[in-house]
Amino acid sequence: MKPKGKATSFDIAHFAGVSQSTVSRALRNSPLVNEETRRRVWEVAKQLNYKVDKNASNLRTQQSSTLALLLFEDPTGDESQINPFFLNMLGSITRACAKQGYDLLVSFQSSSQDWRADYEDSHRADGIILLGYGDYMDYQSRLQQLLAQDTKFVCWGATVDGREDLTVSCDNYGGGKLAAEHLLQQNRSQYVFIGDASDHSPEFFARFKGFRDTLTAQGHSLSERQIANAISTEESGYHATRSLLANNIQFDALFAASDLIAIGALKALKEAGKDVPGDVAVVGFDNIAAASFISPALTTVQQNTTLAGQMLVNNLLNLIKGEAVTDTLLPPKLIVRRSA
Amino acid sequence: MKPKGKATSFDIAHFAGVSQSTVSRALRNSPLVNEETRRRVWEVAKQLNYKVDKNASNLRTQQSSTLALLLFEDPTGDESQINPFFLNMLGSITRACAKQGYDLLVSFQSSSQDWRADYEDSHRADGIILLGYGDYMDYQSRLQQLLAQDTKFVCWGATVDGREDLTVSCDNYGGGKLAAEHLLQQNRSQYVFIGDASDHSPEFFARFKGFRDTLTAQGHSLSERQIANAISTEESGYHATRSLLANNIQFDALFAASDLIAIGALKALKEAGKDVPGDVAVVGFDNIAAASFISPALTTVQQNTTLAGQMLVNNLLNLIKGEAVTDTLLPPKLIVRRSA
DNA sequence: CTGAAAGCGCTTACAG
DNA sequence: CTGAAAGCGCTTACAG
Repeated sequence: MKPKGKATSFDIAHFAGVSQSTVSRALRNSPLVNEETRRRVWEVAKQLNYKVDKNASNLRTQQSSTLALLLFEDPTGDESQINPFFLNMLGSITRACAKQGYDLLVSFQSSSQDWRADYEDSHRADGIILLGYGDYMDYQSRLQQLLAQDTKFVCWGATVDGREDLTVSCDNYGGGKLAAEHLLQQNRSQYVFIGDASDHSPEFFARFKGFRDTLTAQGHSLSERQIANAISTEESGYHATRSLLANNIQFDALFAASDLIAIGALKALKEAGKDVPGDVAVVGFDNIAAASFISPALTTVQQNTTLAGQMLVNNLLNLIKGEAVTDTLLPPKLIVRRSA
Repeated sequence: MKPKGKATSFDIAHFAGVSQSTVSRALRNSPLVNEETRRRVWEVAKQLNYKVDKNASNLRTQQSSTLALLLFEDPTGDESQINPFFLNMLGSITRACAKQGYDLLVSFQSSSQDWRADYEDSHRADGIILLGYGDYMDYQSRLQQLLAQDTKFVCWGATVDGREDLTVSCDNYGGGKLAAEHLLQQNRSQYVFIGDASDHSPEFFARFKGFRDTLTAQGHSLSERQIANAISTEESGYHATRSLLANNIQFDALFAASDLIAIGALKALKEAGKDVPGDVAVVGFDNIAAASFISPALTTVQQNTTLAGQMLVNNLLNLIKGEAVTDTLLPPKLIVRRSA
């Protein structure tokens, strides 16, 4: 018994001696079908290595059991360098999807070029997860459009006032606070921040604010000159730190908006002959794998990617089901290692 | 003009004043349709934000324009730690797919538990890419089954004799040779290899053979005692190196089958008070991001992931089209840094 | 160049 | 508990 090509439910029906409707019901374990019939159908299906045609069933049921992940890359461009933090997120999102019986379509967006948010329109996915740093201002309008089209989606990152989208994010403000408190405990006196302290990167901005507010509450100020701009790459962190040094800014405590930035800073400090943590204490953010490899091992604020991935897919699924969902804030955690 | 729910080709037809067949043709830019008609149809489609329903068109054409990626994880289990090398591959595969107009379904396989190779059976994907280390012996039989079912798939990794599947891999033997030659040039005299030198990990084995053959050709032997087993994790590399040290094996040159292993080795050597590269020269394999961050920066054999991703999807696509395809071997490249 | 019609393989009311 | 039938939204021979 071998039909040519892939077996269909009609083939199963034929060999099991029942109607095609019954095959469909049996395979979906409908309580309507007789136990014995069900067994026979499954038996035949297995022998023919039958699998339900997802295109047909999706078309019929008007849903896809698939989620799409749009990953925004840093605008750096280097093809093969993806921020390890997002790669981790990707791993946990995939797993969370699998656990819920959903498949995951993945797409990388190189900046604003090729906006691929039509997965839902074309019925390929029931909803979309947006992930990435990048300049929020840039794709703000795209989000508005998704909202207008009633596309189901959830964003990783910062909640932005006046935006109606659903977000899951780390408590970045609280994370900045954790970093400041740790540094304060060591009686450091001159602080610097490296990252983007503007609303182009709401996440970095929140980390900055938590850091600054905590410092000022303890009587430490943070002037313009003690803030160096950097995007989330090692290189950018390296250059920002060098310019701080070149400008003769004095500091014994450095908070980087991401681990990649911190790693670049470590390199610049080493080159300048500064001892870490002796001369300068350094704290990063993310807890990527490299943070524990580097020397000195990096003290950093960890984001729980496993939980983040789960919340992202669970919230999206609830949104799709029409249930009430609210923004989620995940607690950060300080990981103390050698650098501070 | 706003149909309730998502617009279908019938809605477009209605507003454009043509038949639904013409809409379908126009949207696919069939040369059969009049230029003016085509324009009008596109115009209406755009206004209604119409997107072809992929489930319907896939069902009709019997193909999905989707590829599936199965990522095998190392058997270590820690949820959030995925080998950065594969994550890079994932990035380049995604991009290669996008370039060809294909979507990518991603799935992680935690060891042999949940074998998810039915993407093609269920018409979700036209073909499958298999990626990962892991024990080849374990899923050998699965591959046979895929072959038997005539599933279209391509594997990353080593060609194994007697297997008929299509593979794309790095020239691991050549890479091992590169490592040996570099170490030989520095007149090192006592060599060790850390990794799995058995056919459970064909890739590691090939690296090992290239390394050993080159050494023996120059009169250096590599005895059993100079080979330490390790899977591809930092921890495993750390412990393997410690046991070498504990067993009083003398060596001034170490070749690790992967960067993760090498990073673990570096840690163990540092703890033992050995200077790298002074006392021991270390060479890794992969060139993951951490290799350049770590101190001393790691000399390693790079695999071209961008090219690898492209070859993987191109070969698979050709296989699907029924064209002749052969196994592909990618050239490795030695990246010299501080550690050797 | 265009339209009417068949059919891809399912799921699910509807009738028994 | 089971079957006959409609229909999801397309693509593409077939006829004009």
